[in-house]
Amino acid sequence: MGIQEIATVTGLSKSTVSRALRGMSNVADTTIDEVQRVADELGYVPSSAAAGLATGRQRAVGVVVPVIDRWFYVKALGGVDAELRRAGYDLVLYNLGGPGGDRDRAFRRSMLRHRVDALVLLSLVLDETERAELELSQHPMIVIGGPAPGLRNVGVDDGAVARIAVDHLCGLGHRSVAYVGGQDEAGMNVAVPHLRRDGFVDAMRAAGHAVPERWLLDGRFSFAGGVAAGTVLFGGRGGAGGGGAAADRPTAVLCASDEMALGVLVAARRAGLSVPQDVSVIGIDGHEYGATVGLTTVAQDPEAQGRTAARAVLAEVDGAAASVLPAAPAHLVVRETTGPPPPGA
Amino acid sequence: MGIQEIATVTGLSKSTVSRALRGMSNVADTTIDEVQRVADELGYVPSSAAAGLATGRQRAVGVVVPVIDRWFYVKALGGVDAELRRAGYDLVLYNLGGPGGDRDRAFRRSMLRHRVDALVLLSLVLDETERAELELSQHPMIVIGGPAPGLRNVGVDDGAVARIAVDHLCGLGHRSVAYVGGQDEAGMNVAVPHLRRDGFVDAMRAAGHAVPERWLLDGRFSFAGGVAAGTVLFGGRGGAGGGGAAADRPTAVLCASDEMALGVLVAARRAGLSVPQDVSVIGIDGHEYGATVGLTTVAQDPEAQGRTAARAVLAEVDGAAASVLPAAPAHLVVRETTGPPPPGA
DNA sequence: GTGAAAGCGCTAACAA
DNA sequence: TTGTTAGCGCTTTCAC
Repeated sequence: MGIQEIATVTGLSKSTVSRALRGMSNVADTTIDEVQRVADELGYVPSSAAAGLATGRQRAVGVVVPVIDRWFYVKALGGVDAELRRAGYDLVLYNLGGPGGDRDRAFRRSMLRHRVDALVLLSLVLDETERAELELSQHPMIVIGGPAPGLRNVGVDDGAVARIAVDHLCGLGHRSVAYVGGQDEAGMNVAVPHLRRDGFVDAMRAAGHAVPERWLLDGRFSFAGGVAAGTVLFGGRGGAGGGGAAADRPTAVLCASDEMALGVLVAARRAGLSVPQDVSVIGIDGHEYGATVGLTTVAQDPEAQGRTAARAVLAEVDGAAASVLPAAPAHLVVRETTGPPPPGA
Repeated sequence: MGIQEIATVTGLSKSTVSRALRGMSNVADTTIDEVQRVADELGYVPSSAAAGLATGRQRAVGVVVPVIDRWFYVKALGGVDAELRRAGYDLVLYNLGGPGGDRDRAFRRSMLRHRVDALVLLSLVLDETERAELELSQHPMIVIGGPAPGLRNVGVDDGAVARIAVDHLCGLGHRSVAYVGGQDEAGMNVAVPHLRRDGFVDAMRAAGHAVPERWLLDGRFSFAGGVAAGTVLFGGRGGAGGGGAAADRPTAVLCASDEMALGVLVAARRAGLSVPQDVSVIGIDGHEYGATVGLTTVAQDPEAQGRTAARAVLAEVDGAAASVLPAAPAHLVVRETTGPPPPGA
């Protein structure tokens, strides 16, 4: 069931069949039809391995993720996939499997095996060796998420994103705001948490508000981490007055991800606090869950970023020069978890 | 930078180099070392396309998902991936892209192109043509999730799962329980919702409790859908007494997924109801979010199911016979959202 | 323990 | 418009 069978059945040569199958211009229409018909009858299925060997193009791109089960990665992956599908490319997924994963083997054993024509790295921090190996592989490459030294990237301006959130909060009158961020141990680009944190601190300072060290919390970029951070901030299950002395409580909390913000919301409720009457909460991302619980957020569109990235590497595969991409858009979505600070504060 | 270069540099033949690289037994240890050294120096990277062509094995398996951004699929995908990585296989992802996706093209154009040695289908319903084409492709195949006619599958016993939940509720004294399920328009196997629903209705009937039609709600297997269903059940934002006449309210709600249960919880809170004092809520899945908000659930382990499925097809690729797999385990996790019905009910 | 040669299924000059 | 001839980079008999 190769191209040869079709050739013998139709009495044509392999080359003509090959051309016909790909609908190339210089083949008689009648021939194309005939070949198609026979191919269908025989249930012919082309072999991408053979085609790849012959052309040097695999018509596949690799997507490397630190872990899969994170909102951002899933969404971005979806975007990359959509664009690849449009272009008729396959997507091979390289999951580093978190800190426990055997990155090294993954790198050499798979990604570099010429199985793909290009690589999309999801918010990855590479070490020297990895960078060198990838560099050497000559693949078009791009990263989605935080900036990576020496690589093209698509993503939001994380500092600006934090600033947007701070401006919204300060515009409402807040002066005491806490920040829940922290490093995602699962392998998120280390740059992103820092950029957002710095953006927050700088914007607060610019607004004339100091941020005490104890209000910079670690939420590990997860829902559970958000609950934990919120509990530290507000105290545990409290009575009517809410946990902790109100005086030592921020009037607002900026979370570096919506998942953490959702967690902080739960902690606030458990502590008996009303949102936004007692405390305002704002996240970053644009997670669907946030929409239904009324979470104010600075939304970005990871799916669009994925599409952009895919389009960029695909263009590069086709010989286009690697141009620098503009920052991805992010915008404030005001919902119900932010409001003016309580009168007394 | 092929195998040939190494051959000329070492003065060996291509065949010996090939054997050495794969650590085959009948090669001198010194030769293996030498070849390895030179290969490293040259930065040699094998071509899986060429190896695949020669052997007929691609060392890759395809995973077909209806959509990616669903908890179950992401988790299962992670499990499949982990196992493949262990075995040194690559994973190529075929995303059908929901109802809008061009399934047909995806099928012929990609999955059948001999790029993979086996296929793992995530909770997919195939039509006749698709089944026939896949059948014809001779690939080992398995589905994760609901049963699919004529295909091996791994997954929980959905009827039993519903029964476990009902037993828990009835054991607590509930007699009026509602069900939130419905079809996931995004392409979940149609069988699963039905099996769970039937399991629920049957178990309730067996316990001697009728289930009024209006308490069988559609939550579309999503968080937002859960909120909507819960709102129908409990009414909108209510005063102290909660929405709707207490008499016309179920004392418990079984949700066919944790995501929907989370939504129902939000709706209950909005309606001013206390959980589990006014109403009990139980989900199905074992979603992480549920753990941190204290959701009682019947937990399954999609990641383990993914691993099992991967192991099964890999074995089949290696010539093992396709044995039937036992149902995946699921167990009740009692947390804080279920309790006895309110005294008056 | 190693080498020579054939070929996996396709594409790509170059001719005709 | 079609056919011929070489490979793409590897694996694999079969000899030695």
